[in-house]
Amino acid sequence: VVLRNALLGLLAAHPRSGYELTRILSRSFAYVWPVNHSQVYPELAQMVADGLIEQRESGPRRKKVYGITPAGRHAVTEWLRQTRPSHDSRNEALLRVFLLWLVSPAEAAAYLRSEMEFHRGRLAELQAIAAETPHAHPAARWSRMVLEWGLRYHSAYIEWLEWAAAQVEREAAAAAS
Amino acid sequence: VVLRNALLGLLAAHPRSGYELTRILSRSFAYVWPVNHSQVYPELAQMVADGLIEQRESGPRRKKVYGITPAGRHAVTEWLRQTRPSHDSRNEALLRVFLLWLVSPAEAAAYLRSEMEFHRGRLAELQAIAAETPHAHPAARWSRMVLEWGLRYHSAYIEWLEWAAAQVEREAAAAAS
DNA sequence: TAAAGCATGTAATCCGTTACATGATTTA
DNA sequence: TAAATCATGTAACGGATTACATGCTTTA
Repeated sequence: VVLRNALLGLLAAHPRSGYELTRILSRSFAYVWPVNHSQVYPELAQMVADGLIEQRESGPRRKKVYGITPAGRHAVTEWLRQTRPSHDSRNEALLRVFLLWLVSPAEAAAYLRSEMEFHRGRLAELQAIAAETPHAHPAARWSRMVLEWGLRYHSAYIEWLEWAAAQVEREAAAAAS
Repeated sequence: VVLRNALLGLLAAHPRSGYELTRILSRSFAYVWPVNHSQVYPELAQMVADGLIEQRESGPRRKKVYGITPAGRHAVTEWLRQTRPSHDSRNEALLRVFLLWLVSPAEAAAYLRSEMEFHRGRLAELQAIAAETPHAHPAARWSRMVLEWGLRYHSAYIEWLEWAAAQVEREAAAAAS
């Protein structure tokens, strides 16, 4: 139901093909909701059957362009207005931190350092996107806000990892002497 | 495979029943990896079949206590050492922010405010846990670190929401005049 | 004795990932 | 003409959620 509404949201802005939708989802939405094309195509077919979208044109390479119907537009906005988001979240990297007592302090520190590398890389990616994005047009303001959260999130994560790694490394050094 | 290793990690500390494992997972691990008892029991059965754990005792109310085997201990530590965590994450609440251009600025601001309430509540829960937890024993140091991340995460999230809501509200006020 | 909590399971369904499969068009 | 990119699909599998189902033990 989340994928469905994400697609409706994109189509509410303007008509697109399944390929384009997949491409957009795996660019801007990738960090908040990863999607595969193998989910998108069947979902689009189902949404046509449900009257939420309709095929507008067909281009070369058997391309199909879909547009949102009034029923579809109603469905997304009602979803946004009448339902609350789930806050469930899975974070394997953090779950592993719970288990770090199973390995040596040196190995635990190495794990935290490798996580740090990951988040520094992500942060750099987001900074690059922020730098090249002229934030002006309507829907882009919200994208920009999500991007801003991404910058803050990874920065805070890196700080926390530095704090945690410093602690563990201090302890590892003490154990070695 | 994540659930499996989470269970092995808990059993590596000391033997427990499926019920206890479920209870622990839905307390401390709930924020990073939500689990249902309907997943735990079949997984335990499979792990016995795979020789990673074994039934140690049976108590009243047909309780079964499982302990980790050397093979099981080897499996968790190898998982920790030889594999890298997936960083995929789904955040429905954030995905909705991308779609907020579909509703009025007032409605968007209300959404951000309700998210703020949620995160303030979570933060308070975590602060309560932090206050009542004497952080001393071995595996607890890592739990404490995860908890510290939780505190930082929700604080940062609240600050971001305040920043975003202020922006939208300023705009809503301008549109109204 | 009723309610709350302990304790374990199965079944149906949904959602997501990975792999398989095909073919047209553009560009180097 | 080969490679890259556009473009759309299906199938198998695995993991997670929800609902169904049962029964014992302690406490109020």
